[in-house]
Amino acid sequence: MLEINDAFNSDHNHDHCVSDALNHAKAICQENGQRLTPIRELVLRLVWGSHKPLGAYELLPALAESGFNSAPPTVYRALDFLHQLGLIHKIGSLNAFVGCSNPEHPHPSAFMICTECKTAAEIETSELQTSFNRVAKTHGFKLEEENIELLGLCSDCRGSES
Amino acid sequence: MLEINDAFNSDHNHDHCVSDALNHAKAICQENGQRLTPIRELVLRLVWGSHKPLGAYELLPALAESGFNSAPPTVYRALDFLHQLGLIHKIGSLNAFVGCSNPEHPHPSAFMICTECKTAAEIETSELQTSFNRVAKTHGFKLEEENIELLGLCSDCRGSES
DNA sequence: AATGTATTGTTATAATATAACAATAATTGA
DNA sequence: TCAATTATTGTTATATTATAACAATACATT
Repeated sequence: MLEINDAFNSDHNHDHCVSDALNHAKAICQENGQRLTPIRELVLRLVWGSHKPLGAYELLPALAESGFNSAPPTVYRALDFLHQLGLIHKIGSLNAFVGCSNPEHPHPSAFMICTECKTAAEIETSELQTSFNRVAKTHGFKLEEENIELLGLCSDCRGSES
Repeated sequence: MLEINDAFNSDHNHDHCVSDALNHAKAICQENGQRLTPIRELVLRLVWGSHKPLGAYELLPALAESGFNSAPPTVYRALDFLHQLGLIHKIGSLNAFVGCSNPEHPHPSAFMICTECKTAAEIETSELQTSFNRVAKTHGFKLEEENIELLGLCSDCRGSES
């Protein structure tokens, strides 16, 4: 079975994505006795500004607009914090971060990333997990983390292919 | 069905890996009318020095030892060249490169990477491909490239876990 | 309020990667 | 062969991504 968030559907109500993400974040911080400080919340909002993975240095000007004249370490700390709580994911091949669409329980993530419009859609696939687990088990490998990135063209961008 | 190279088996004859890789490289360059220049060959040898992914800047001192006093662009060019011919893979989450164990035909790659001993073992899994292709097809996604990285502990390093 | 802890500020620098142009080597065609 | 072309490498500078180290501030607990 396979689920996908609606990142590739440009008609989706994105405000809903953001408010969902914030509610999750607050709940998860509460559970873990962590503080969602103003900077952390803002970074989360900014990362959730779209479904396009955002680099740390793209966040700095946006933070500045909101009055936070932060330097790189501050951004990286906020990103690390959110990452550790499973609220965002890092896309290794892009050095960029994107919101996690279902952070209620920690989970391995997989993404389809459109090289044209840059949108990253998270796929939740227990089917893939089964395969990965079997592969790992076969080789006595203790699986701890996964970076699964499928790159290509989303259906919208295929349509406008030259 | 599943194949794996013997990167995790420390008893394997590694000279054989290297000579195989070089033979493949020569054949593939020939086929494509490309030149395996001294620097490119040396970079390939160095990347194949082990099954541990190597960063571009780790190659520079090794190149220097062989008399090539190269700067970063030269290394990156050689790496790009080898990558485009499918002779090496880039591990996105590590910013590092590792030899491709079966470059005869271009193929998506997947790796199990031991976070302890740093060894990366390539897995060739048509089973996973089937899953990825199905996922992509379901969403009208045109799959062009994959970064599949499974991180954890190999069986050797599990043994010596604290 | 006094203390300890967590968070953010600040400066400097490390690590990774590429742009732009010059120099050289290889290849091709007359 | 030799000039013209193309491919490769050299070289310098700089862009991009990320972290170390320590100071200052805010928060939490007593």
